[in-house]
Amino acid sequence: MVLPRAARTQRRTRIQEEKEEQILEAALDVFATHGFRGSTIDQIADVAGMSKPNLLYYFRTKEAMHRALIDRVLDSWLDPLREFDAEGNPVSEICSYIRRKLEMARDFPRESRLFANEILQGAPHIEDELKGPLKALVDEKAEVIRAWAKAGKIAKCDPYHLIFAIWSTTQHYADFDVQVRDVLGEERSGEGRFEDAARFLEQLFVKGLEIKNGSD
Amino acid sequence: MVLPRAARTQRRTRIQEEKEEQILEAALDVFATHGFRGSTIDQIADVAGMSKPNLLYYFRTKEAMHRALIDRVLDSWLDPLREFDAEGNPVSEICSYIRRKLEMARDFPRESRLFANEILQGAPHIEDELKGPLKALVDEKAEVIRAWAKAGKIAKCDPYHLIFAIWSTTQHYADFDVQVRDVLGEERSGEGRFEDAARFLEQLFVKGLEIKNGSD
DNA sequence: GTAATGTTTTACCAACCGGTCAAATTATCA
DNA sequence: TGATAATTTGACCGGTTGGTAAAACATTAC
Repeated sequence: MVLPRAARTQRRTRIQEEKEEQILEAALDVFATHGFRGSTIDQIADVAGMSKPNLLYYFRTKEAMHRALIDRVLDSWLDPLREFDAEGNPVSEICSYIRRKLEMARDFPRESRLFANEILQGAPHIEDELKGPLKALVDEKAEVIRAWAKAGKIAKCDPYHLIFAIWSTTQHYADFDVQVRDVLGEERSGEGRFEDAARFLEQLFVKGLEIKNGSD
Repeated sequence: MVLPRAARTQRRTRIQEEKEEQILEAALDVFATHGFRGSTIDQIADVAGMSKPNLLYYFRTKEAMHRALIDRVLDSWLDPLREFDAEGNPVSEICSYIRRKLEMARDFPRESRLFANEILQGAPHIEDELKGPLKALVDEKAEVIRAWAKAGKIAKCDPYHLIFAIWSTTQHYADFDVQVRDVLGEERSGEGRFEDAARFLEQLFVKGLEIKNGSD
């Protein structure tokens, strides 16, 4: 029988898992660089080293490939925020959140750019995820931060904008990598820039959220 | 004689200025939303309210349109950084830089997204500008910040990463607008979010760069 | 007014796009 | 081994893409 992959309910063969893996890897490359509309199936097939019809045997449409990729990546992308622990020490929780986000920017820049492209272009394929699971998770963690502030453990601040600030400053090093390297110049474009960024951002956020003597 | 616009050296007619304006306005809309490769001439022509060949009479290629747009926008985009004044008070200079960048994110989100798209996709059309004028300007302002730190006016910090942090946190509200709105929820998605962001970011950066008693 | 120039449109093209089909090839397993 | 199912490919299709040619139309200069 000839059934396209998507129509089957169970994963069957070893070869299927391998090829799907191979395709999603290539798709990540292409979608992250050109966005959904700017990417072509031919291009992905080329990167994956297989023919276009073969690729379409495993994913029936370009949309299906993109969706599979989003589903797989979104979950792991939110892990650092999930680890944010209400019981921990506020300063070290925030520091390690920043560090984890920076590590992801360094080690998984394509995943970051995939989302950046998607959101930049109006999030046409993931708005449900943003309004649902993402918002829920942020709401939960924002409450944690608000409690910390109320308990006098950190300065009073808008927890949502704090989270936005951590997201933007860390993901910047993945999404705007070219610009960062160009501005730093060749001599400072080694991996050391992530160390420097970590040092700076920890200083900024720790001091920025500190309780000053006699205030707050 | 029939010469495409680009071949002429002088701007001639009133109609030319109007139409080029009209086209670039439409192109900004489309390129900012879909990136270069994801945009089509037909789409731009549609938004501009003219036929495709007519549009190609003023700009001979899609690339020419994009380039004209970049050239026009890049300059004004860097204005806030140029205003950064070495003679001014460090804290208020940084605050007003943040405020200006936030105002641009609010008032010119398409311009921000145009660059974000371009850089995300590897800056294939503007890398010269990044390595040249942009780097030069940042180098100059980084030196100003370094001098402030050395003079004990602000905390010691890496000036380049400080600038990156200001860029990313402010532009976030333009580039990731959909996400920001979705996470904040409907009731907080009014224009007030820019006020809240300004308050939070000023607090973060001012406190984060403060000189602590007895240190630095 | 009319001739020259500037502008717009219609019709078109070759290349590319997402996707289909049927046949060929390969893997699986009794 | 052979039958059956899974995988891969080349040829192809209708629609879209960036861009062109030439003629129709409008504007300006004299």
